[in-house]
Amino acid sequence: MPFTLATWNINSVRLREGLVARLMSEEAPDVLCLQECKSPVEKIPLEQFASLGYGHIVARGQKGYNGVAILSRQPLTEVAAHDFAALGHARHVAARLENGVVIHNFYVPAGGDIPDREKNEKFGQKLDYLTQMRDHFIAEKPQRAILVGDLNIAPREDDVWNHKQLLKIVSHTPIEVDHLAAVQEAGDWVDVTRADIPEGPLFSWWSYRSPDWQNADKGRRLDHVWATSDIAGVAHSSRVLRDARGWDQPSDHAPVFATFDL
DNA sequence: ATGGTGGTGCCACCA
Repeated sequence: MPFTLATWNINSVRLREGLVARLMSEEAPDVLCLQECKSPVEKIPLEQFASLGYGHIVARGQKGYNGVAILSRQPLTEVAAHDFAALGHARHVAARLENGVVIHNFYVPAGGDIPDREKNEKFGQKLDYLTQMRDHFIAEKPQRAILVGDLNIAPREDDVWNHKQLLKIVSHTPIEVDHLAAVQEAGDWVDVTRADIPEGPLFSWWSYRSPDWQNADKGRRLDHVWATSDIAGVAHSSRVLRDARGWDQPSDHAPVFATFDL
């Protein structure tokens, strides 16, 4: 049975409950992974989502910051929720579908403004978070697994609007790209979005500070869909729902989709 | 420069 998955940094699930409902109604992914819910789990509007067919959830939350949730039309079993780098943040949760596929939902730390761990503690925490992700996937080799989320790194030249101009900007620095590549290698993860759409600019985030974001198009691809190599071959129909960035009171991220014939 | 949250009433912190 094919299933479609979407990942979306929602930037407050309570403020944007209506946008989540719209995505559920209009696009109807089987599984919807959210990041930056900015809400304790008990305050997520679950009844509204259940009424739209998303009766299953696993989540980690905290007041005001971070927060990740997996909403599903089919049953889920929570299998993990790691606090990499011991930040005390709700940045990861993982669940298993009935077909055995495990879905990891991540919100990787943004890392602050200065790409130097001596001058900016947050940048060090981001690198440490990625290192511990790598070590985890070395210790526990994932199989039949999908990893999605806001990884806060745009790894490729065509994942940003201007490669040269962003080389010293957090999210596109070589050291972050190297750390992300190490995570990918450790888990034998395939970048499903880029396997599907190999060439050309592809963005999932446009700053709120960018006026005329649509025409200026100064975006970055921060949101990712990966799969282990044993199932990556059955993925297809990847896309970014750019329209959602233009909805009323939008998130600064657009949802990213993929379908798996499993 | 824009926007969300939370604790107080505009400001700090985060992205």
